Amino acid sequence: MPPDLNLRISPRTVQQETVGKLRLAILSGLFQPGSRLIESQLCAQLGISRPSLREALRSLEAERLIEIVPNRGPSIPALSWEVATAIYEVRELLEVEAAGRCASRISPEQLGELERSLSAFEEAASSNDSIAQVMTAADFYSIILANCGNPILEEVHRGLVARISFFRGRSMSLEGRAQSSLAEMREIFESIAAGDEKAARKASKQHVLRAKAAAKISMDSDI
Amino acid sequence: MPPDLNLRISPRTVQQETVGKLRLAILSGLFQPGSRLIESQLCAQLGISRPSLREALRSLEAERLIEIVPNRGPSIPALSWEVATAIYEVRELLEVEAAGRCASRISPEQLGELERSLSAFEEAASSNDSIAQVMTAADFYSIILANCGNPILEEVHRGLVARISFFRGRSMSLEGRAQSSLAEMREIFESIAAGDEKAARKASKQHVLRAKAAAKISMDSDI
DNA sequence: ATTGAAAGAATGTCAGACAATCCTGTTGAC
DNA sequence: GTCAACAGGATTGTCTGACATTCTTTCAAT
Repeated sequence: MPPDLNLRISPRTVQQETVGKLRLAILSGLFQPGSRLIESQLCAQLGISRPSLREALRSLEAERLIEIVPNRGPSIPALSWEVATAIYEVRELLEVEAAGRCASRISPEQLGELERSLSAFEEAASSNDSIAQVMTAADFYSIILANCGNPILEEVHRGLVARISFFRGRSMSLEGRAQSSLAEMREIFESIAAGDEKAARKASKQHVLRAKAAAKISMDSDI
Repeated sequence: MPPDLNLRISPRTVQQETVGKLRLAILSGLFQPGSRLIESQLCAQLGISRPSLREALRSLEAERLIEIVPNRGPSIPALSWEVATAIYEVRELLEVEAAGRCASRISPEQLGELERSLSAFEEAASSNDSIAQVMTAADFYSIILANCGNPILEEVHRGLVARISFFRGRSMSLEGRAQSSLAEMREIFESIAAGDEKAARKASKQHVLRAKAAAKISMDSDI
C-alpha cells in the first residue's frame, strides 16, 4: 500500500471551516458595519448546529472581527476613524520594521515570489477590479511579513490588517490610488531587492502613510 | 427607591466569567506548559456545562493562551525560545514607541499614578515575593501603554505580554534581577517625567533588552 | 522488547429545551 | 399628536443528553 501522504494534517473541523467562511465573508464586506448577525440564520445558511456556530463566533470575537454584547449577540463592529488611525499607526510600526528586516535577509527565491506578486498587483491595478487589487496587494505584504524573520510580527500584522479591510477596498477604488500604490510598492520592492534596509524602511513608511491618507479620504467622501 | 447604580454594566456571562478564571489560572502558571486540559474535569471544577466551557476555550485559543488540536483537545502551549524571542522583539517595538509617546503627552495625574506604581514595585522588589513583583511591574507598563494615546498599541502589547508571563515570573526570581529592573524602570519614569521622548525611548529599549536577556538566562539555567 | 489489537477515555458535533433578555408595535394617557 | 407603559415575539445564554470519531493506553502475542 502506498504511504499515506496525508501526514498528520489536522482534520478541518466544522468550527475551523466555519471560522474560515465567516472571516472571508466579513473581510469581503458582505456584512454592513453595525449590522447584527442572527445565530439561527447563520446556522441555517451554514448548515451547522448552534454550539458549533457559537464557538466559531467566539474565535472571531477574540480576533476583533465581530463584537458580542451579552444578550444582544454578535454584530459587525463599526470602525471609528479614531480606532482606524490607531491601527494604521501600529501597522506602520510593524510593517516598517518588517520591510527593513526583509531587506537584509530575504532569500532569492522569496524575492522572486515578491516580484511575482508585485506583477500580479500591477496587472490588477490596471484593471478596475478593486477586489483583485486588495487581494494581490495583501499577497505582497504577506510575503514581506513572512520573510522578516519574526513570526509574531507577521501574526500581529495580519490581525490588524484584517480589521481595516473595510477601508482597504474603498480606498483602492479611489481615483488613481491603485496606480500610486503600485509606485510605492515598487519602491519598497526595489529597496528590498537592493538589500537597502534603510530605504526599505523609508519606502514602507511612506506607503503606509499614504494608504492611511487614502483611507481617510474615502471615509470622508461619503456618509 | 434609590436609583440603580448598576448602570448598564454588561452582565457577566458564564462564558466571560470562565474566560477570566481560566486566563488568570494560566497566567499565574497553574498549569504546566504542554499539559492538557480535560474538558470534563474543567466543567466539573468550574461547575459549568461543556458548551459554555468550549466557548471560553475558543476565546483563549484565539488569544494564543491555549492551543486546541483537533481530536486532541486543549493544552497549554510550550513556549519555545524562538517564539519568545520574537515576542520580546515585537514587545520592544511597541513598548519603546509607547514610552516615547507617553513622554510627550501624559497628564500630571497619570504621571502621579505612574510614580505610585513605581513605588509599589520598589517595595515589591525589596521583598522576595516574585508574584507581587510581576504584578506591580505589569501595572507600571499598563499605565505607560494606557497613556500612549493609541489603544491598539495597548491592546496588542497586553496580548503579547500575556504570552510570555511564564518567563516573567521566573526571570524576576533571578538574583538581582528585581533590583536592576527597578533601576531601569526608574530611568524610564524619569525620562517620561522630564518629557524627554528620546530618553524615554532609549531607556525603554534598554529595559526590554535586559528583560529578554534575563528571561534567556532563566530559561537556560534549568530545563 | 516490539508489535498489534481491543478497551477505555476524550473530543467533535448535533438536537432540543427553557429561562432571561431584548426589540417592536400597539395601546392608552395626557 | 406625543410620549409612556405594555404585551408579544424574537433572540440569546445555558444546560442536558446523546452518539460517532478519534486518540490513548493496556494487555496479549510473537
